[in-house]
Amino acid sequence: MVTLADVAQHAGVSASTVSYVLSGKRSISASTRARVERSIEQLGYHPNAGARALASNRSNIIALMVPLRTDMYVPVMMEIAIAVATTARTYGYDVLLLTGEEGADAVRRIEGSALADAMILMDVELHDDRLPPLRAARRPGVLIGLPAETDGLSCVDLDFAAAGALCAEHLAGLGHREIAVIGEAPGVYERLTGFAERTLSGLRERCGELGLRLLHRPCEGSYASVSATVGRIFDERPGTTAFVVQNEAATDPLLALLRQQRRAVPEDVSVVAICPDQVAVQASVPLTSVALPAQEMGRHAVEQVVAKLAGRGGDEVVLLKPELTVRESAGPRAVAGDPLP
Amino acid sequence: MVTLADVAQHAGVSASTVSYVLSGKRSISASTRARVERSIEQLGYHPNAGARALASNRSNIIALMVPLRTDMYVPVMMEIAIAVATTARTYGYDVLLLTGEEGADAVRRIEGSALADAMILMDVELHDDRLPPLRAARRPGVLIGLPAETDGLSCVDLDFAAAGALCAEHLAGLGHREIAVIGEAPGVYERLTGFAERTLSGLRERCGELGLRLLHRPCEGSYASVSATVGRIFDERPGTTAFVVQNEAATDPLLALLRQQRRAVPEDVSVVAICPDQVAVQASVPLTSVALPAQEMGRHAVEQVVAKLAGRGGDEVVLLKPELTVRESAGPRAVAGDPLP
DNA sequence: GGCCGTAGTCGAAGCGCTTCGACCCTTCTA
DNA sequence: TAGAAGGGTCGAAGCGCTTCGACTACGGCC
Repeated sequence: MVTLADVAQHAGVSASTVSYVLSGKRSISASTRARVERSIEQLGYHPNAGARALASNRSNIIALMVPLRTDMYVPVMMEIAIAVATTARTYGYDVLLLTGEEGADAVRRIEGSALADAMILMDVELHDDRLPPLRAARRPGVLIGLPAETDGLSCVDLDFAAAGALCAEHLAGLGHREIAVIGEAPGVYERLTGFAERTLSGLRERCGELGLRLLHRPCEGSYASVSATVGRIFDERPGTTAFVVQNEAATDPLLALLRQQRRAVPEDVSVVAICPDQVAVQASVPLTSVALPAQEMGRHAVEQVVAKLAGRGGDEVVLLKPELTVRESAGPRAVAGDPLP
Repeated sequence: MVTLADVAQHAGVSASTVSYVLSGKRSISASTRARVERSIEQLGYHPNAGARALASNRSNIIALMVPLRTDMYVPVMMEIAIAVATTARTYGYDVLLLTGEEGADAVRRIEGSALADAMILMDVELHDDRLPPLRAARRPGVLIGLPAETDGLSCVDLDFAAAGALCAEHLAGLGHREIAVIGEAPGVYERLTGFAERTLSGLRERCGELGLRLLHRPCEGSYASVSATVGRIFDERPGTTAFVVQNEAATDPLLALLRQQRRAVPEDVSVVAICPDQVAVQASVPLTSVALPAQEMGRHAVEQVVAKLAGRGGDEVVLLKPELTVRESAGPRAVAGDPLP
């Protein structure tokens, strides 16, 4: 393995000079710099990560904790993870993948061992037990999601309340008066992740303002359970003309069901989803949807981490503004006497 | 930060003794061990990762390279990644997440910087440009997937040829004589990942032996493209009574289409999928399927890596035996005069 | 012309750990 | 009962890097 000392000898300078060429922390003459860089190139030198971490007290690693379960919004998680890894690389950081399994212990372990310089936590619950050790840590932490108490922490998330409001507005604008929400699986609500509730409250509030009737039903992603849920909704509110879906897995079954029931989308029933764009585009009827900006969230999280590590900027809660893309699944409310298209 | 020396002082022993308690590389009296362990506990000591890596030349990190693209079998990738991370932890390793973006350079970087002790590569192509630097590296590497040349490398993958054969056998056993394969997107075949071709050759061979007619069509995952593909298949081979689907994204659109065309599954048409169990279970008709054993693959890969790092075992190609689970989407071929159930 | 400030370089002291050789003491064996 | 054989512990030498202080040389200033 080629070391700093080898490079120094090859270039005819001292080890510290090579180090300063690498870090740029002291000025180096152009000629020396060129010579050193040529030696690095020729010898194929890569700094030893362990030695560097030991000496500088910086590992250049960011830990990313992803949820263990693979039953929910997996593509979003994956997309965030990849965005985090990619963005981190552009700032010279690598990413350590932790699973939720270890929970708070993982936070303590990383902090204690100095394995990573900072942590990014996904799938944050309202009262997450990883937060106390994270607050106590001397390393910066950024959450993707929004806990009950955010002081001392940085957070990035979609503004789900605004997303809910946006759905309500769009449907109201199309003339709909009765809306049903097909929500996440009951387990999601029980785990108190918060985002589902925030969407709902945004929806409720704006529906109130606009005079819409709103019905909410949690729902598993399976075909059977979507079928049961939709059945109950139409029983209870036969006047329902629009659905808001916040459950990736439920979109396809819902469209299939409506088709089967001879309810045309969007002519008879409108559907608006809150889901990744990819899901919306691939659906059997391209979905008018509010995007889950996975990449943007990952990128933001890394940028906050990097800023904190550079001593810039403090704690910050960033709620990304939702954007609704009009596709084909939502249209004007059908009223009695409407001419067929 | 509490160090080894702090623990040593607290326990009244030398630093090396603490180190030996931790590593178990020399025998330590029960009383000393107990005293040291109590000190570690009380002080909340965690070994510094950088120092340990520097001194021992082992980082206890395994690098995992996942594909950058998020357009294909994402849940499988995620499941593998999580299985790798979880299994690695049980052996005391952490996982570094690399994206495919850096390609061969990432392999060289990890090797040069000693950031990780070993590498696991996913989404391996037949002639992958990461393989030469991996072969040249002094650290063990394990592939998830099967390249054209495997010498000097360990590989784990599903035996896709056997999976194909298994599908053919199952359908033949149910009396089907004409089978159509809905394959991966054309891009997958062009990228030469190999697994799609292996499935096909397994299918072809067994179909030949069993006297079945086989038709293969690549297909994008979108509803429109599945619709077009199925249309062409029935035009060309009206006698087709069974589908083999190797394309996660295509299963739901296919079932929806068949329903729309009034072809009942499994009464009129049988469907067998090669996909993760989760997809099979959640489909509108639970799919008889050959599972993609994501977890098992991840686990195996880590175990091979760990064995190699321990000096045990050499290069090995492990092809996991496929298993077919009977669910509801495949049944006996309908023949003229069949009584209705 | 002496003095200061600055750019450019070097040497040496660690960072916190592992590991080798050395040492002491007890126990077993001939 | 002497010597060998281990078990248990310690001290010290690194691992490859960063960083601090010190040193040289040079130009500008009064």
